[in-house]
Order: sequence, then C-alpha cells, then structure tokens
Amino acid sequence: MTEPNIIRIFSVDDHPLMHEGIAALINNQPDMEMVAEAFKGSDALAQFRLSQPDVTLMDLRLPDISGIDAMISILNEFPDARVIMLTMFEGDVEIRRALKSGACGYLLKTMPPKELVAVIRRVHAGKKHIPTEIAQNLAEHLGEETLTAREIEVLKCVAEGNRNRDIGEKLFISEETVKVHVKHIMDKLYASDRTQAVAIALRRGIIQL
Amino acid sequence: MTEPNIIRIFSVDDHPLMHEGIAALINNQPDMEMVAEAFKGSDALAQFRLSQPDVTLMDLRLPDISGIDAMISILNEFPDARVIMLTMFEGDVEIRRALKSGACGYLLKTMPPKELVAVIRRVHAGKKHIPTEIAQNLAEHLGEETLTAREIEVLKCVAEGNRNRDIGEKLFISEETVKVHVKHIMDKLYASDRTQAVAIALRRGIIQL
DNA sequence: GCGAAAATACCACTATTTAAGTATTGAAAA
DNA sequence: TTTTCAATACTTAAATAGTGGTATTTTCGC
Repeated sequence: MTEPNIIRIFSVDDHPLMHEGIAALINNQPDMEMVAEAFKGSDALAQFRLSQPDVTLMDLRLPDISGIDAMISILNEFPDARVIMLTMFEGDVEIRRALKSGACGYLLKTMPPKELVAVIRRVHAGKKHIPTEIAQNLAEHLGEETLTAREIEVLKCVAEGNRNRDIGEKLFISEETVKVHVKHIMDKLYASDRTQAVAIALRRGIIQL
Repeated sequence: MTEPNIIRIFSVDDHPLMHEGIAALINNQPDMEMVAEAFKGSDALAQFRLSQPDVTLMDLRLPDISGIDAMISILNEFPDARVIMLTMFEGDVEIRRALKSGACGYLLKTMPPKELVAVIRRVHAGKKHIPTEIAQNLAEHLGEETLTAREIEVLKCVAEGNRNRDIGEKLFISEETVKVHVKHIMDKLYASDRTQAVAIALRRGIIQL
C-alpha cells in the first residue's frame, strides 16, 4: 500500500499556516510523505494510531495539552515512535523535559527548511538531533539545580503578587517555610530578589503566565 | 506587466516554514500573488520599494527590529501602504501600538487560512480588520492608564532585580522618586507588589525579557 | 536499611519595600 | 494662558522581605 523507503510523517501543530508550510516542504521531498495532521494534543494519539507514521513533528505549545504530554501518551502506546519537537522558542526547562521524556529532536521553527528535512532523515535513521543553538542554551544551565515541585508552587504564588504570609495560608504551611522556599528559589535561579526570580523563571519556562 | 485585479502580497516573517505556508495559501488564490518576501525587518523597506505590493503581511517579532518599526519605516515612505500585522500572540500594548502606528489589521497565526485570505481582501478593499478575539482583549484594558516612558524604564530595572536605591543611581534620580514611580506602576497595573507588576507587564507586552 | 534531598517549622535580626502624605518644576495640551 | 501631567524630592511609619542559624520528618534511590 505504501511505497518502501518513503518516510511517513505526522504533524501536530495548532497553526494551520505552519501546517501548510510543513506539508508543502515535506511533499516536495521525493522520500517523504505527509500522512496525517492534528491540531490539538488530544487528537494526536488517535491520529497516530490510524496513520502509524515513521516520524512525528510535534509543536510544543498546543491549545489543549502540552506537546510533551501528547508525546508521552504516544510513546506509552508506541515506544518506538520517533518524535521531533518543533517550537518557536522555549526555556531550557521545556527542552530538558522534552528530551528526558523521549523526544528524538528539538527544532526551532526559525530554522531553514533544508535543516528540517535533514533532521527528519537523521531521526528516521535512528539518530537523535539537537541543534547547536539549543545545545548551547542547555549547556548554560547544565550544572544548575532544578526547582522542586514545591518550590515551583511557591514561585507561582509569588508571581501572582502574594505575600509570604498569604502563600503560607494557601499552601497550608507557615510563613517561615515559605521564606525558606523563596530563599532557595532565589539561590537556584541566581536572583537578587523575588521579583527577578519570577522574571527569570518566566524566561526559562519554569513557570508561565 | 501585472494582471489587473490581482492582489500583490509581500510577506515579512523570520520563519521560513511560515513563509512557505503563507505562500502556498496565497498562490492558491486566483486573485492573489506573492510578490516578495523578507526575513528581517531591516530588509522590509528595500523589498517593499522593489515590489510595491498591495498588501504587506508583517510578523510582529523579527530577529532584528520590531515589525512595528519596520512598518513605520515603510509607511513613512509609502503612506498608502496597507499592512496587516501577523503574530503568535502578544499583549494588548503591542496591538495598540501597531494599530496606532497605522496597521490595517492584526491577525493571530492560529487563525484558519480562509480567514487570512478574507482579511487580505477586506484590507485591500480599504477596510480595517481586528478579529473579535483581539478586540475583546483590547477592550479589557481600554480605560486603563498607560505607563509613561519613565515608568517603563523603572519597571525594567525592577524586573532585573534592582533595589530602588540602585535604580535611582542608574537613572540618576533619588530613591524616593523611584518609589513614587513604582507606586504609580503598581496602581496602574492593579498589582499588589512590584513582583506582580513585573509579571503583568510581561504578560501584556509592556516590557520584555 | 542508609544516606541524601526535600519539606517542614521556629527564632532573631536587618534590609527593603510600601503607604500616605506634601510640594516644586518644566513641558505639553486645551 | 491656564491647566494638566510627568518627574522630581522629602518625611514618617508600618509592613514585608531577606539572612543565617538549627532541627524534625518524610521520601527516594541505592
């Protein structure tokens, strides 16, 4: 039914125009074929089941669930699925999470089309691929400690303008404990105060608005 | 040289894939034609001069200068240019600035392709177009006061984690004056503290990281 | 089970921010 | 030209945040 040696591609993206662009590019390659499209994370698994693609291009930011979670649900059922994360730009935290969760590549949408098809071929051949641009960003924060789940919870409250006392009440812990968390957060993010901590966390994708 | 009644379109976007998508869409329309492309804001004016398009699609976020500034430089030389701002999503401040600077429309990249071509036709016919989605967002912040240039300067320093005293030294004003500015900023943004002020300003596009 | 890391709590102290006023100056707008 | 707005400066007092300790409990990986 399908020709041999044709790389079957599935694209998940909520931007119809980006879909068009990717499809035009893919279908111009003699060794590639676009076999399915999804616009929402919740449709991705079903579409994957139907089309059984060789390579999946997954947008990180989707209207319903995160592209990473959509990928995880696919990998859960199809452990051999090869997924390339395709995104505008996110902080190092998202990249790390995507790779740790099993992504075979992580590409910026600003890349030249040639590079995209090259990476698709590499990934299809069983390799992993991270562009130097992104690898550099990863390296910058390599030795740095990551925030714990509790610290992120606290940081979100801080970003909402809550006082330490109110954060304590919300999370059912004492104000003193909140202070300790905030101090650890500032230390880990190299922030001089809570305000800069929030700004840095937003830039790095640790929290979102 | 060019057929009559064909809408000549110029696209400025730093995403090659988006370019492809837009071009594919445009060239599929019987009454439209893609006549030029630019990937940087600094190239936009020169390309415009060469191609003299009917409608320009301008990405807000470009690698070098802002899409708004690129549009302004075009409108400066060609006051009748019709520019549609095309973007992922930005805060209300950017939208306001784009429209005030002379944009004929402001579209989200998440829109269906049909809508894009419809808006291009409307704009080409001399109308302005803002989708309800965006109009709503604009309305939300309608009566709210805008920050002065000085307040934005101060706010940027706040976001960088500076103390009021240090901000004063940086901007050559007294710490007391900084306090007044910060107070006004918080009042205008309905923030309970400087931290939330920064978070809100980032979301609304008043400052960027 | 052991050791490490995380979350919790308390104390005491200092630094900083925030509130709520008044007031002067220059520039822009009506 | 008057009026408004923005920026500037000051004071006082209270609230909040940040620092540096110690210590207990739980959870997780080895």
